[in-house]
Amino acid sequence: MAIDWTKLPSLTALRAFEAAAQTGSFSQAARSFNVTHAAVAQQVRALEEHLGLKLFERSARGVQLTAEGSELARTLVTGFALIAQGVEALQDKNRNRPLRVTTTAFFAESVIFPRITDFWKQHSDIEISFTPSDEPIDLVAQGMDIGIRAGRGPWPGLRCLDFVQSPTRALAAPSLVDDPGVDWSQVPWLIPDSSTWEREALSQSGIDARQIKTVDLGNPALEIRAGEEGMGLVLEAEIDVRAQLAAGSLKIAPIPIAHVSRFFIVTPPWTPRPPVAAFIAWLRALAPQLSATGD
Amino acid sequence: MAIDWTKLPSLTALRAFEAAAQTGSFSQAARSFNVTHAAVAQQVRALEEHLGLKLFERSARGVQLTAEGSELARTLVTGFALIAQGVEALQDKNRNRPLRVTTTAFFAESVIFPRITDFWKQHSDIEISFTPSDEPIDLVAQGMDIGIRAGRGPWPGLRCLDFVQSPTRALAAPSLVDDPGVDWSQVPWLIPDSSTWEREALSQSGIDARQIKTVDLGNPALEIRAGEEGMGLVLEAEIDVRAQLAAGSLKIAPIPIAHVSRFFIVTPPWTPRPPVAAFIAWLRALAPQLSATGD
DNA sequence: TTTCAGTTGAAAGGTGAGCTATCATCTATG
DNA sequence: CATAGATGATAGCTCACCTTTCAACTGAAA
Repeated sequence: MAIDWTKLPSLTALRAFEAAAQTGSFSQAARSFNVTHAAVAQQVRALEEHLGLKLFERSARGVQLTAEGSELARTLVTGFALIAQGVEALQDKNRNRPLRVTTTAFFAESVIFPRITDFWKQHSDIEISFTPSDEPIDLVAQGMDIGIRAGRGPWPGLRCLDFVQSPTRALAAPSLVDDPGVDWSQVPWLIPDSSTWEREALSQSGIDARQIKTVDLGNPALEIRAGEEGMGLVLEAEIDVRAQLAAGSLKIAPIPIAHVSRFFIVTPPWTPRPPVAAFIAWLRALAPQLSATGD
Repeated sequence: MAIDWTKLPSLTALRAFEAAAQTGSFSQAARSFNVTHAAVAQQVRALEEHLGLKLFERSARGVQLTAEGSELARTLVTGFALIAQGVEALQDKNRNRPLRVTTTAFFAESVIFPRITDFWKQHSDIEISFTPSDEPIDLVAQGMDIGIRAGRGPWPGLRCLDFVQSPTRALAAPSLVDDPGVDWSQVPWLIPDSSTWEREALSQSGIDARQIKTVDLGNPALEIRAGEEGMGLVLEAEIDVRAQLAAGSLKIAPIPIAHVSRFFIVTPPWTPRPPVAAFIAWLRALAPQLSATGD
């Protein structure tokens, strides 16, 4: 029951006709599409030829529908109006939708939340919802506007901007770090079994991943808690544990890590709507400030 | 309250999306427009970018609408269906409409009607309505499919085909023609005051239009009747008065006329629908036969 | 009456939206 | 495990659609 478009005239022609019918003038119709009168006249002529019917009476003062013309116009007007209305409704809904941002929980807590009031000073009307996620969720499928991701970009099908960099650190509880007798090679690393970047960072730093003990706690929040309790070594971007460093609950262990965590602002492939663009601009303006205190 | 098309996505993209939504497959949608799957995929992607929304979940087995996608699809389906339906209704009406032919009354009587049964032998399903008209009426405005016109073509805005030619004759009642004592310069010409081609034909034949008497009877049928009654000279294409010549009610007067009446098949500028084309073909096949007996 | 502003028509030429062609990838299915 | 049929990506072509330009017509204003 699908429509057989091969036998129907071009939609451009139908739209031109509809506009001309409603305005009663080719010139005025042309203005509503930002084209010339000649373009509309050609489309209407083509439509008349396709149908084998005269749709307008022409005169020097404008055009007037024939009987057949007004019959056609009546259905086209409602059809196009329906379409336009449907699209506009979706656009409005989309425009007024709150900004949806996804980051790791730590990044949100230690970087975004302390500064978010500054953003709202500039854009009090923009509603933002944060979705913490450690997994690299599919932004587009989840209807997210912005993701902040650590790792190596770019990701396929997503637009990807450099955000900030932060040195990766090996961290542990002060009780361990302040103990000069610790044999670090015996301290377990609290890193996931499956994740790759942690092991790469270690091997880049001259640590053989096969020779170390690891404990997989399943999520970064637990890893940090466990690290604070002295269970082992935590591998994190400094920027993510700044709160713990400040509080003294974690200290940088004397194990140099030759790796830098790069954070990216990731967006869907299309041009961001204005609130999204505003938030991205604000984030990027933040970057130098973050990096300055970061090293 | 006209629609602002500048903010709406391209209709091509909307149509592609609608078809994909209904079929659940880019490839199948593509087939319904005779395009490739890539064309549809591009249009849908462009639409998604325009709206900043994901409309389909893609998989290797086809596509599935997202929530937003199905919302959009619902209004598009009805909108496009309305449009298609409106156009198709008009096309059907137009297709089944009887053939409308306009000729002079004489031409219809002496040329068409005697042979029309032959046409219906070939096309029994084509209904024809004849509108006799001596005035060069506007074919298109009157919704005519075919006109047969004498005079000089082409006419602006109309398609024009040569049909037949017939010598123009000066004719009078036998009582006059057979009377050797008639002074033809004193016999009035039964021609309209306003028409131009009759006077041109006369002056082409060496007859000064200002030196003759004329009587304007208002229409050709009356002119011929009056001619048969001996009221004066009639100027007609031979093909138009063949019936009178055969019956002996009019005879060719001994006044040579250096003019040939040319008949044209005139149609609206667009491609004729099948019944129209059939009738034109039949008419043109008739032409040699008419010319053969004509001179 | 003349001018002017605004309409439509016609035709030549330019250009970008939309298409094809092609290759790669993925997944059900036999 | 190979095949059929789906989607994605992209380079490049082409024609549908547009602009440009000129001419004719009309009604209102000067």
